[in-house]
Amino acid sequence: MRDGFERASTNRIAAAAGVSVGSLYQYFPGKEALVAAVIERHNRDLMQVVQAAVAQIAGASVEVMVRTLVAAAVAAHRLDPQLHRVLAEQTPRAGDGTEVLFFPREAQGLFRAYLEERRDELGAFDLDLAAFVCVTSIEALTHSAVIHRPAMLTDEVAVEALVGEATRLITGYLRASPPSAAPGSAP
Amino acid sequence: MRDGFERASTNRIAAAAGVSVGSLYQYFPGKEALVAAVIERHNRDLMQVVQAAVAQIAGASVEVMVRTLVAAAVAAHRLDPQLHRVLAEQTPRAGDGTEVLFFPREAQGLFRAYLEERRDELGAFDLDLAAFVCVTSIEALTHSAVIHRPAMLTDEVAVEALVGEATRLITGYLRASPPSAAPGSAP
DNA sequence: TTCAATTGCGAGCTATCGCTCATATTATTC
DNA sequence: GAATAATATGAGCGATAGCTCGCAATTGAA
Repeated sequence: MRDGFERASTNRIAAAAGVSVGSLYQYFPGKEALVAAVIERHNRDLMQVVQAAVAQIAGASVEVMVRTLVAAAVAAHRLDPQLHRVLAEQTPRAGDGTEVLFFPREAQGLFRAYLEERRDELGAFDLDLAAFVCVTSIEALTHSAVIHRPAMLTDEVAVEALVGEATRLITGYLRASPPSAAPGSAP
Repeated sequence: MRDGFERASTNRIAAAAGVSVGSLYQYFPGKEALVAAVIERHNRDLMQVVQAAVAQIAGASVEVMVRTLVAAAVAAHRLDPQLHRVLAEQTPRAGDGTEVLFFPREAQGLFRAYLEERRDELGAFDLDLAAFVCVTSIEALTHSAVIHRPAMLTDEVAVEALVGEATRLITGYLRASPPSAAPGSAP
């Protein structure tokens, strides 16, 4: 799978797993189910890292909380960068709106809950929109680092720089008041 | 192509284009070349929008400049959201480090050049890192809106809210001084 | 009008895909 | 050890992929 989706035929998967195609189809109804299992496992691994971080930030300041979450996002992406890349870039979607990586969607819920707790400390009005902005940015920065700048996550100094910048980006955004414009804008 | 990559066989492409498979292969050496042509055209369309925006921001303030670029990013993603989705999510990569969408990489260069001009107005030390953070965030917010929140780009009010938030995110980041940590951290 | 040259055509080739099923192997029960 | 159940195997099936090539249609020059 790590060699790309196109070269992952069921026969090759079976061979790589050390079993025969027949045995494979005794445990999985089809290729889609195989892929789904891989995705599910990866999503579980990612969320485990994030949830562990969330558990730590109960009473933390905004600064510490953001830094913890950014560090968690980096750690999550470092679990299996190659697999993450293939899943994010090459995995076919079902025709419907099914997502491959639920990570951002789930993380947004957790993040929104935190924002809710601290509503009055924060300038933002629309918590949904704020959660979307924060989680999307954090995910994108770490994801993009994994995909386009792998060296950034190998070198510990570079990792620290990235975490610092992302933290600065998000804390600044959360601390600042919303613009003068109309308050009602949530979807 | 807009129906997903998997269902885009050369025979179907030819039929959809109103020509025969044979004619198709007189103009393109193979399927890869076909895909490459589509990607190239899409990238050109995207960069055209971005470059038009860049041309406007020559003497603009940071606030105006960021807002212009964010609006341009949104406009670019609205050109052909469905195609953009398929290219970003489903298009197989060559084994090497080839990217499908060059948009972010190219935009980072343009953005970095602007930052260079205004170096002393800005707090950031590492311009490469700052350009990476800004462009990645802007691209992710608009991209994510296209993919996961299509309503956000249909409703003009929601678009304005998104542009406003993204602008606030980036301007805040660029204005703030870097943390106390070591200045040398560029990759 | 005739003859090349160019361009368009699509049935069909080979390769590979996801998947099945008759058979071989192993485990369990008595 | 014999009988039965459960699991593993991989040659091979139909479907479909990317692509070729002999031929038809069209164009342009003489």
